[in-house]
Amino acid sequence: MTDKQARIIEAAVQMFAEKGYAATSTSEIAKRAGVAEGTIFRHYRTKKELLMAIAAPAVVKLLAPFLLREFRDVLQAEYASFEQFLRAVVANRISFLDRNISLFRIVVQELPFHPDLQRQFRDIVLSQVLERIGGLFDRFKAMGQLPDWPNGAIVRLCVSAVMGYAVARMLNRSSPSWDDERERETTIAFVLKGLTPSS
Amino acid sequence: MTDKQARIIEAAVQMFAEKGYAATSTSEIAKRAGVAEGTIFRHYRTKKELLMAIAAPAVVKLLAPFLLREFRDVLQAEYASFEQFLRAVVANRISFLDRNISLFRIVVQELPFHPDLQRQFRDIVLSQVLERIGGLFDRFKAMGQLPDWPNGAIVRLCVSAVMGYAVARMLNRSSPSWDDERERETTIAFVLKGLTPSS
Amino acid sequence: MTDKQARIIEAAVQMFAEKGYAATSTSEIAKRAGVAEGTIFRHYRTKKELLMAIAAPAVVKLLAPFLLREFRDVLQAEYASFEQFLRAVVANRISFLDRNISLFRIVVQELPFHPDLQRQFRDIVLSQVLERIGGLFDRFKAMGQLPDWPNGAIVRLCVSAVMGYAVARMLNRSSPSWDDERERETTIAFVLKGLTPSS
Amino acid sequence: MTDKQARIIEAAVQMFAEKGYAATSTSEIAKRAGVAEGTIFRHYRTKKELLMAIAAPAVVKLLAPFLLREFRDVLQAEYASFEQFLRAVVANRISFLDRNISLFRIVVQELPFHPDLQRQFRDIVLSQVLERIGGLFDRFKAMGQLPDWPNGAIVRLCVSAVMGYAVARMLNRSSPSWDDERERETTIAFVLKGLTPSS
DNA sequence: AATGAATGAGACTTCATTCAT
DNA sequence: CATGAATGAAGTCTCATTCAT
Repeated sequence: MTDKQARIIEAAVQMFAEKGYAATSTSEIAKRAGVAEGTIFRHYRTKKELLMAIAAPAVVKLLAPFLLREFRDVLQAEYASFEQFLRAVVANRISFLDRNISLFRIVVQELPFHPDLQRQFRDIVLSQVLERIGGLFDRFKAMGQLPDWPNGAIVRLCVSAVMGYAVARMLNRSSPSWDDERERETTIAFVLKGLTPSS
Repeated sequence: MTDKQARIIEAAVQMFAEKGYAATSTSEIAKRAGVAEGTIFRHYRTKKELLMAIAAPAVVKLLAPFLLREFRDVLQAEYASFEQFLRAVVANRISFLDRNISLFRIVVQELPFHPDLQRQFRDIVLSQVLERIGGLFDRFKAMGQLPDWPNGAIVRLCVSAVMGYAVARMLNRSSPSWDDERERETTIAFVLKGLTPSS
Repeated sequence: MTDKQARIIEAAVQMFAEKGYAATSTSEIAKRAGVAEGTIFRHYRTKKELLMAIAAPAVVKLLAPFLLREFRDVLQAEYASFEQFLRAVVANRISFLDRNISLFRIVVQELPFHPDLQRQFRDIVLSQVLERIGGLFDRFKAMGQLPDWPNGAIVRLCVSAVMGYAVARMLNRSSPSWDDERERETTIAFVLKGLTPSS
Repeated sequence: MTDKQARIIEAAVQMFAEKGYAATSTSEIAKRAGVAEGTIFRHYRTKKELLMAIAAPAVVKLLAPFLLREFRDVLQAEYASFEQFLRAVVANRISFLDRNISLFRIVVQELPFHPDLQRQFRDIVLSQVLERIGGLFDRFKAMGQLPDWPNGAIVRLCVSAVMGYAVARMLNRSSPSWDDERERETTIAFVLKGLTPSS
């Protein structure tokens, strides 16, 4: 990937996150990237292709830790308790979001409008994640650390709590009243208690 | 509001929800509404004004039950337990979303891009909601039905769980494997357990 | 002429003078006149017709004193000297302009773009004026008060000097350095001296 | 300046002069220039900017001879008499108008509607012209070739006479009864006589 | 590989005019 | 007579994309 190409991607990521894909013009991207308009189309045949060059890998990166080959074998053994697992994953994903908030925004904003992105997200990725995480959760269930709910539901409840935390964090970033440490602990405590099997 | 005006709003709501505000052209809206394009601009001076005529009231409607004057006085007394309250609110908002999913999508999609909408959402509405709900939650805390967490955090945890349920429901609407009754009960059980004060 | 009609004309005169005919919209006129848009078209079938209802009489009014039936017979006798005549006409036309500057601006602005106005101005009016004024000037020439130049040229020289004075006056209306009395006297002195027959 | 850009300017000059700025559409200009409409807006962001790209330099060109650095020093010495000076300037400006009548028309037509043009005309240019010409006229006054009138008034009287001649010339261009040589001489004779100091 | 002038389809918007009320 | 909602043609301007250099 040439230097200009990198600058184009970087500029596009910023602008798409800022104004949305549809409201961003290729000429703005070119200007911010410091390249000629034509140069964009030398590397990406269409504006959509540029979006996909950003969004498709972003989907993968967002779910990266769950896709590692070692996830099933190695990590599974590593985490003795669900709490350990949850803390590890939350820490890892939050730190990722801090560094890649633009990618996250782009994926979330554009997912509803691009069936191909949805397909990727759903079929390819989500199935892998659920399958792998399913094994892990089954083990935690057997250990009496998770209730006997469908794995999909448990994942959803975890994800929504963490996403809620992430969004609130983003919105309150500059507010002095946001005690990040406490909010994160509250969220984790909530999830753990909510997922405690009833005796 | 004339007949044509209603048709314009209806068409715009559908298209904005479907393709997003920026990707929807006024000529498409006119065509779907069965009016001349000029007619749109007789009623709404700009496309943005048309969006606001839809989104601003939608923000209010989405939060309507929390804004009722009676909310504080009447409902507060009515709900003996937090569970009753949670069930009532969830049922009410989910049924609202079923009937107004387009409005919901528009607000969620456009909120990040329109500071005026954000302001409305934040300052005017959010403050009212939090203030009122705060009083209610304080009472539940005194009754030992909620943990001693900040009201903002409790609201966030409830909202994220319910929104996660709503989104999953929307995505899986046509899937036969989605057992709505069970998912909703699971979600409520999760929230209730997660918010049980530690003895 | 109904009340509304008068208000329409008045509003149109103001706006045409202010922004120009082409740049003024009928809806603006309607708004300023305090009538509905449709009302304008009940009285004037087209926007152009509204312009003509203003401009055509304005052309006549601008040249009014030269069109009076009495001009040839009565006035001719009245003015013993060219200076008397010049002073009378200048005073009369300047006071008219003060009261009807908008009409004047409209005629001047639109004359180049409307052949029908030009035709009116040229054929109908200009010929009458020149013919009548020609007789007067011939008499002054015979009296040795005007040089033996073509009447058209003399009229042109008088008109351009007076118009130059009128325009400068308009532009400097608010300037304190504009000594109107002196400027007018200078202009008249200039014309009179310029038109003194060479011994 | 690319070839297309030149064609755009040329077409715009013709059409603005012919129909007026407000009544000329950018699509007409594009058609006459033989370019796509979008091309106009690549070079001039708005229609107004296109007008200014024409009118602003035109204002300068119209007053060019009075702005030359050499005007004060060189020409002042060169012209022994006011008559020489007047004849030179008239010949120069008339020949300029013959070649640039469209520019002249545009400036005159649009000046009343564009405060920025007026400002340029007034502040920047007029002050320079008056200042320079003032020095020249003071010298002619000292030589007893001009009356003791304010320089502004003298300039106005000269300009209005010449402009009146130019306009009449333009209107009668095709008329066989227009004897240009005689009209010009009459005009100059009128100005010279009108500006003769009273003994 | 890179440029940026050129394109033309289509975006939003304005406007003179009509017509049912 | 008066209204003002409705129209659709036309206006200005934007944009993704192409192509000669």
